[in-house]
Amino acid sequence: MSTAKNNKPTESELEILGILWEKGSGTVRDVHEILEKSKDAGYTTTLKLMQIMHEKGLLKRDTSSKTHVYEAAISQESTQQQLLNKMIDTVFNGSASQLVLQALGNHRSSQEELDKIKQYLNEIEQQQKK
Amino acid sequence: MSTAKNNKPTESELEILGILWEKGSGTVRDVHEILEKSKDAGYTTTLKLMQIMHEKGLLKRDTSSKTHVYEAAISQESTQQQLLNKMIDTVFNGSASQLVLQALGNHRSSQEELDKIKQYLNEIEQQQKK
DNA sequence: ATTGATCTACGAATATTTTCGTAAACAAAT
DNA sequence: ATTTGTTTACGAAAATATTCGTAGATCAAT
Repeated sequence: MSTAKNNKPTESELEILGILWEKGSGTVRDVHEILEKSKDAGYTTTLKLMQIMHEKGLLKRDTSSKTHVYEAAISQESTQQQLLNKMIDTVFNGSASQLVLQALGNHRSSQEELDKIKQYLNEIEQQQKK
Repeated sequence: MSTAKNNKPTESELEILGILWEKGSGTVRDVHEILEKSKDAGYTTTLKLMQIMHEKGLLKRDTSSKTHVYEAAISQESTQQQLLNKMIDTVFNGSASQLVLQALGNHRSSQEELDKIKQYLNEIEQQQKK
């Protein structure tokens, strides 16, 4: 396994990953500018973090021009799943649906999204009937 | 607010909280024995952790007998909600339903649980129609 | 009342994560 | 060619979290 997703991201690293997943790719400055809105850290802090993440294999980067361009090296979905699993395990007594109920409870979702969820539930039920 | 839930639990602290939420209450040894199954740390480590958590206001304890009995001082639900919110924010592009879909996807749920979720979805829809 | 087992308290060592200062490279504008 | 601004690289400080050794208290059994 050379595609080292070996290391699990820290709190700060997750924030950066989140930004890059959304943007697709970006420079340190791009990321830092977004990060600044919700956090309060210097530019070199963000830089260092992203360098470390690159070493760990969490980010890819293009160094062909002076200003490097980064992008996530691990998939958003697999990371989400890992985090969810741990969370369900430690905090939701192992019950995924307990988590689902809690998540639906406090967040307002659009009708469209609700429909998507319903449809998905139906699919799951169909599968389980077999 | 004197009931200081000021400090947010660390990773290790969450594991302990999870155990105590499930058990209701327990001694250091109780908790340690469960923890040992999935982790690998000495008894005094668990002890120290729980003492710190008590200082932080994360745990209550009964010291009336030699062997102290601990229980969680913060509610499972509010903690779940906090963690969910952060997770949705940083890793799920702010979309709760994206999280829900992902959670439903990889975890097998019982028919009963699925019904509960469906029912809940209907309730939400009713509310939003107004 | 001595031994042995178990507990708490405490302090400090380790490990990990986060932060930032400083220097050197580079490019654009004066 | 010097200044100005922006970048990376590097190292190390600072902050946090985790781990554990050791000492003293307590209790039960010998």
